[in-house]
Amino acid sequence: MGKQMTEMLKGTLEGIVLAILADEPAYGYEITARLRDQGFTDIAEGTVYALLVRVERNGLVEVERVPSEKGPPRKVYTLNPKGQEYLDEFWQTWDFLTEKLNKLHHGRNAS
Amino acid sequence: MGKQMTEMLKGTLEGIVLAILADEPAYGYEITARLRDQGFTDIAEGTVYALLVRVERNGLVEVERVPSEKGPPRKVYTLNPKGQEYLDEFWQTWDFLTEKLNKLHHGRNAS
DNA sequence: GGTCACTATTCAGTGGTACTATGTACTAGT
DNA sequence: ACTAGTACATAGTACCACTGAATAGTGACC
Repeated sequence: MGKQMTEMLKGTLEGIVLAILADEPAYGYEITARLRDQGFTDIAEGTVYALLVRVERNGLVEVERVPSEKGPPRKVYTLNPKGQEYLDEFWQTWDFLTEKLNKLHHGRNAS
Repeated sequence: MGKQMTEMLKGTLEGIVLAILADEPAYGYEITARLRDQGFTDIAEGTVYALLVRVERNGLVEVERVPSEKGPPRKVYTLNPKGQEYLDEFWQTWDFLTEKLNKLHHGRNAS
Protein backbone atom coordinates (compact mmCIF):
# COMPACT_ATOMS: atom_id res chain seq x y z
CA MET A 1 0.00 0.00 0.00
CA GLY A 2 1.08 3.55 -0.54
CA LYS A 3 2.93 5.00 2.38
CA GLN A 4 0.76 8.08 2.28
CA MET A 5 -2.37 5.97 2.54
CA THR A 6 -0.92 4.07 5.48
CA GLU A 7 -0.29 7.27 7.37
CA MET A 8 -3.56 8.86 6.38
CA LEU A 9 -5.49 5.85 7.66
CA LYS A 10 -4.13 6.47 11.13
CA GLY A 11 -7.02 8.03 12.93
CA THR A 12 -9.48 7.51 10.07
CA LEU A 13 -9.57 3.71 9.88
CA GLU A 14 -11.01 3.55 13.34
CA GLY A 15 -13.78 5.94 12.32
CA ILE A 16 -14.41 3.96 9.17
CA VAL A 17 -14.86 0.72 11.12
CA LEU A 18 -17.08 2.38 13.71
CA ALA A 19 -19.18 3.85 10.89
CA ILE A 20 -19.57 0.37 9.42
CA LEU A 21 -20.69 -0.90 12.83
CA ALA A 22 -23.11 2.01 13.14
CA ASP A 23 -24.78 0.77 9.98
CA GLU A 24 -25.16 -2.71 11.42
CA PRO A 25 -23.29 -5.04 13.79
CA ALA A 26 -20.54 -7.12 12.23
CA TYR A 27 -17.64 -9.41 13.06
CA GLY A 28 -13.97 -9.00 12.21
CA TYR A 29 -13.67 -11.19 9.19
CA GLU A 30 -16.80 -9.62 7.74
CA ILE A 31 -15.54 -6.10 8.34
CA THR A 32 -12.28 -6.89 6.58
CA ALA A 33 -14.20 -8.26 3.61
CA ARG A 34 -16.47 -5.24 3.49
CA LEU A 35 -13.49 -2.90 3.56
CA ARG A 36 -11.99 -4.75 0.61
CA ASP A 37 -15.27 -4.51 -1.28
CA GLN A 38 -15.33 -0.79 -0.71
CA GLY A 39 -11.91 -0.27 -2.24
CA PHE A 40 -9.56 -0.67 0.72
CA THR A 41 -7.97 -3.68 -0.92
CA ASP A 42 -4.74 -3.62 1.02
CA ILE A 43 -5.87 -3.52 4.61
CA ALA A 44 -4.49 -6.55 6.43
CA GLU A 45 -6.70 -8.71 8.61
CA GLY A 46 -4.37 -8.23 11.53
CA THR A 47 -4.90 -4.50 11.36
CA VAL A 48 -8.67 -4.85 11.72
CA TYR A 49 -8.45 -7.32 14.60
CA ALA A 50 -6.01 -5.14 16.49
CA LEU A 51 -8.32 -2.19 15.97
CA LEU A 52 -11.31 -4.16 17.24
CA VAL A 53 -9.42 -5.19 20.35
CA ARG A 54 -8.68 -1.54 20.93
CA VAL A 55 -12.21 -0.21 20.53
CA GLU A 56 -13.46 -2.99 22.79
CA ARG A 57 -10.87 -2.11 25.42
CA ASN A 58 -11.98 1.52 25.13
CA GLY A 59 -15.58 0.54 25.73
CA LEU A 60 -16.99 1.74 22.42
CA VAL A 61 -18.59 -1.57 21.43
CA GLU A 62 -20.43 -4.54 22.85
CA VAL A 63 -19.23 -8.02 21.92
CA GLU A 64 -21.18 -11.22 21.48
CA ARG A 65 -19.83 -14.62 20.54
CA VAL A 66 -21.90 -16.28 17.87
CA PRO A 67 -21.21 -19.81 16.62
CA SER A 68 -20.43 -20.16 12.93
CA GLU A 69 -21.32 -23.08 10.68
CA LYS A 70 -17.99 -22.95 8.98
CA GLY A 71 -15.19 -22.05 11.30
CA PRO A 72 -14.45 -20.78 14.79
CA PRO A 73 -17.09 -18.72 16.59
CA ARG A 74 -17.55 -15.16 15.44
CA LYS A 75 -17.14 -12.13 17.63
CA VAL A 76 -19.95 -9.82 16.64
CA TYR A 77 -19.36 -6.16 17.53
CA THR A 78 -22.16 -3.67 18.16
CA LEU A 79 -21.66 0.06 18.56
CA ASN A 80 -22.84 1.25 21.99
CA PRO A 81 -23.85 4.80 23.02
CA LYS A 82 -20.29 5.72 23.97
CA GLY A 83 -19.13 4.46 20.60
CA GLN A 84 -21.82 6.47 18.85
CA GLU A 85 -20.71 9.57 20.71
CA TYR A 86 -17.12 8.86 19.76
CA LEU A 87 -18.20 8.42 16.14
CA ASP A 88 -20.00 11.76 16.20
CA GLU A 89 -16.80 13.42 17.39
CA PHE A 90 -14.96 11.65 14.64
CA TRP A 91 -17.24 13.13 12.00
CA GLN A 92 -16.84 16.59 13.50
CA THR A 93 -13.07 16.28 13.36
CA TRP A 94 -13.28 14.92 9.84
CA ASP A 95 -15.51 17.79 8.70
CA PHE A 96 -13.09 20.30 10.17
CA LEU A 97 -10.18 18.74 8.31
CA THR A 98 -12.00 18.45 4.99
CA GLU A 99 -13.02 22.08 5.17
CA LYS A 100 -9.45 23.24 5.74
CA LEU A 101 -8.03 20.95 3.09
CA ASN A 102 -10.60 21.93 0.50
CA LYS A 103 -9.61 25.53 1.00
CA LEU A 104 -5.98 24.61 0.52
CA HIS A 105 -6.66 22.47 -2.51
CA HIS A 106 -8.84 24.77 -4.54
CA GLY A 107 -8.80 28.17 -2.96
CA ARG A 108 -5.43 29.24 -4.32
CA ASN A 109 -5.77 32.08 -1.88
CA ALA A 110 -4.74 35.70 -1.86
CA SER A 111 -3.57 35.90 1.74
CA MET B 1 -5.90 18.94 21.26
CA GLY B 2 -8.42 16.22 20.67
CA LYS B 3 -6.87 12.80 20.44
CA GLN B 4 -8.84 12.11 17.28
CA MET B 5 -7.43 15.23 15.65
CA THR B 6 -3.91 14.23 16.65
CA GLU B 7 -4.27 10.86 14.99
CA MET B 8 -6.06 12.21 11.97
CA LEU B 9 -3.29 14.71 11.35
CA LYS B 10 -0.85 11.87 10.88
CA GLY B 11 -0.28 11.77 7.18
CA THR B 12 -2.31 14.87 6.49
CA LEU B 13 -0.27 17.50 8.29
CA GLU B 14 2.62 16.78 5.96
CA GLY B 15 0.36 17.35 2.96
CA ILE B 16 -1.00 20.52 4.49
CA VAL B 17 2.47 21.96 4.98
CA LEU B 18 3.56 20.96 1.49
CA ALA B 19 0.42 22.59 0.10
CA ILE B 20 1.30 25.78 1.94
CA LEU B 21 4.80 25.64 0.45
CA ALA B 22 3.31 25.02 -2.99
CA ASP B 23 1.53 28.34 -2.66
CA GLU B 24 4.76 30.14 -1.80
CA PRO B 25 8.05 29.41 -0.05
CA ALA B 26 8.05 29.90 3.71
CA TYR B 27 10.07 29.26 6.86
CA GLY B 28 9.14 27.26 9.90
CA TYR B 29 7.99 29.95 12.23
CA GLU B 30 5.90 31.50 9.45
CA ILE B 31 4.29 28.15 8.60
CA THR B 32 3.34 27.60 12.22
CA ALA B 33 1.75 31.07 12.35
CA ARG B 34 -0.13 30.46 9.11
CA LEU B 35 -1.46 27.15 10.41
CA ARG B 36 -2.74 28.90 13.51
CA ASP B 37 -4.41 31.56 11.35
CA GLN B 38 -6.15 28.85 9.39
CA GLY B 39 -7.67 27.26 12.47
CA PHE B 40 -5.04 24.74 13.53
CA THR B 41 -4.61 26.55 16.80
CA ASP B 42 -3.10 23.68 18.71
CA ILE B 43 -0.27 22.52 16.51
CA ALA B 44 2.97 22.81 18.43
CA GLU B 45 5.98 24.53 16.94
CA GLY B 46 8.12 21.49 17.55
CA THR B 47 5.80 19.42 15.41
CA VAL B 48 6.24 21.68 12.40
CA TYR B 49 10.01 21.81 12.68
CA ALA B 50 10.28 18.05 12.98
CA LEU B 51 8.12 17.72 9.90
CA LEU B 52 10.30 20.15 7.97
CA VAL B 53 13.43 18.22 8.90
CA ARG B 54 11.74 15.10 7.55
CA VAL B 55 10.62 16.54 4.22
CA GLU B 56 14.07 18.01 3.75
CA ARG B 57 15.68 14.65 4.47
CA ASN B 58 13.29 13.06 1.97
CA GLY B 59 14.35 15.54 -0.69
CA LEU B 60 10.96 17.18 -1.20
CA VAL B 61 12.13 20.74 -0.59
CA GLU B 62 15.03 23.08 -1.16
CA VAL B 63 16.37 25.06 1.76
CA GLU B 64 17.91 28.51 1.88
CA ARG B 65 19.17 30.37 4.91
CA VAL B 66 18.00 33.97 4.97
CA PRO B 67 19.06 36.48 7.64
CA SER B 68 16.28 38.01 9.67
CA GLU B 69 16.14 41.54 11.06
CA LYS B 70 14.75 40.35 14.30
CA GLY B 71 16.05 37.00 15.32
CA PRO B 72 18.20 34.12 14.21
CA PRO B 73 18.47 33.37 10.47
CA ARG B 74 15.43 31.81 8.84
CA LYS B 75 15.40 28.56 6.94
CA VAL B 76 13.21 29.20 3.92
CA TYR B 77 11.74 26.05 2.36
CA THR B 78 10.75 25.78 -1.31
CA LEU B 79 8.85 22.90 -2.82
CA ASN B 80 10.87 21.16 -5.54
CA PRO B 81 9.58 18.97 -8.41
CA LYS B 82 9.81 15.80 -6.33
CA GLY B 83 7.88 17.53 -3.60
CA GLN B 84 5.24 18.65 -6.09
CA GLU B 85 4.91 15.09 -7.30
CA TYR B 86 4.58 13.88 -3.74
CA LEU B 87 1.94 16.53 -3.12
CA ASP B 88 -0.01 15.39 -6.18
CA GLU B 89 -0.01 11.84 -4.80
CA PHE B 90 -1.15 13.22 -1.48
CA TRP B 91 -4.19 14.86 -3.10
CA GLN B 92 -5.02 11.64 -4.94
CA THR B 93 -4.91 9.68 -1.69
CA TRP B 94 -6.93 12.37 0.03
CA ASP B 95 -9.57 12.35 -2.72
CA PHE B 96 -9.86 8.58 -2.47
CA LEU B 97 -10.38 8.75 1.27
CA THR B 98 -12.90 11.59 1.13
CA GLU B 99 -14.93 9.72 -1.47
CA LYS B 100 -15.10 6.58 0.66
CA LEU B 101 -15.87 8.49 3.83
CA ASN B 102 -18.57 10.58 2.22
CA LYS B 103 -20.27 7.41 1.13
CA LEU B 104 -20.07 6.07 4.67
CA HIS B 105 -21.27 9.30 6.20
CA HIS B 106 -24.29 10.04 4.04
CA GLY B 107 -24.92 7.19 1.70
CA ARG B 108 -26.47 4.77 4.20
CA ASN B 109 -25.74 2.18 1.62
CA ALA B 110 -27.63 -0.60 -0.05
CA SER B 111 -24.76 -3.04 -0.39
C1' DG C 1 22.31 46.60 32.14
C1' DG C 2 19.19 43.21 33.29
C1' DT C 3 14.90 41.29 32.44
C1' DC C 4 11.15 40.51 29.43
C1' DA C 5 9.01 39.58 25.00
C1' DC C 6 9.21 38.18 20.40
C1' DT C 7 11.50 35.80 16.73
C1' DA C 8 13.45 31.31 15.19
C1' DT C 9 15.27 26.66 15.34
C1' DT C 10 16.40 22.05 17.45
C1' DC C 11 15.95 17.74 19.93
C1' DA C 12 15.16 13.84 23.34
C1' DG C 13 11.50 11.19 25.02
C1' DT C 14 6.56 9.45 24.74
C1' DG C 15 2.30 7.43 23.00
C1' DG C 16 -0.63 5.90 19.44
C1' DT C 17 -1.60 3.63 15.07
C1' DA C 18 -1.15 0.66 10.88
C1' DC C 19 1.71 -2.99 8.84
C1' DT C 20 4.24 -7.49 8.59
C1' DA C 21 4.37 -12.03 9.52
C1' DT C 22 2.99 -15.75 11.73
C1' DG C 23 0.20 -18.91 14.54
C1' DT C 24 -4.09 -21.12 16.14
C1' DA C 25 -8.42 -23.45 15.24
C1' DC C 26 -12.73 -25.19 13.05
C1' DT C 27 -15.22 -27.01 8.77
C1' DA C 28 -15.80 -29.06 4.28
C1' DG C 29 -14.35 -31.04 -0.08
C1' DT C 30 -11.09 -34.17 -2.55
C1' DA D 1 -4.25 -36.77 4.97
C1' DC D 2 -4.44 -32.55 2.46
C1' DT D 3 -6.04 -28.28 0.96
C1' DA D 4 -8.86 -24.23 1.01
C1' DG D 5 -11.86 -21.14 3.22
C1' DT D 6 -13.44 -19.20 7.53
C1' DA D 7 -12.25 -16.74 11.81
C1' DC D 8 -9.45 -14.78 15.40
C1' DA D 9 -5.00 -13.39 17.76
C1' DT D 10 -0.36 -11.34 18.56
C1' DA D 11 4.64 -10.08 18.77
C1' DG D 12 7.62 -6.99 16.49
C1' DT D 13 8.44 -2.89 13.50
C1' DA D 14 8.13 1.75 11.56
C1' DC D 15 6.28 6.08 11.31
C1' DC D 16 4.25 10.28 12.99
C1' DA D 17 2.48 14.05 16.10
C1' DC D 18 2.99 15.75 20.81
C1' DT D 19 5.37 17.31 25.13
C1' DG D 20 8.75 19.93 27.10
C1' DA D 21 12.80 21.94 27.15
C1' DA D 22 17.00 24.10 25.39
C1' DT D 23 19.50 27.42 22.41
C1' DA D 24 20.10 31.97 20.24
C1' DG D 25 19.36 36.53 18.28
C1' DT D 26 16.96 41.16 18.53
C1' DG D 27 14.64 45.09 20.58
C1' DA D 28 12.18 47.49 24.26
C1' DC D 29 11.12 48.73 28.69
C1' DC D 30 12.25 49.95 33.42
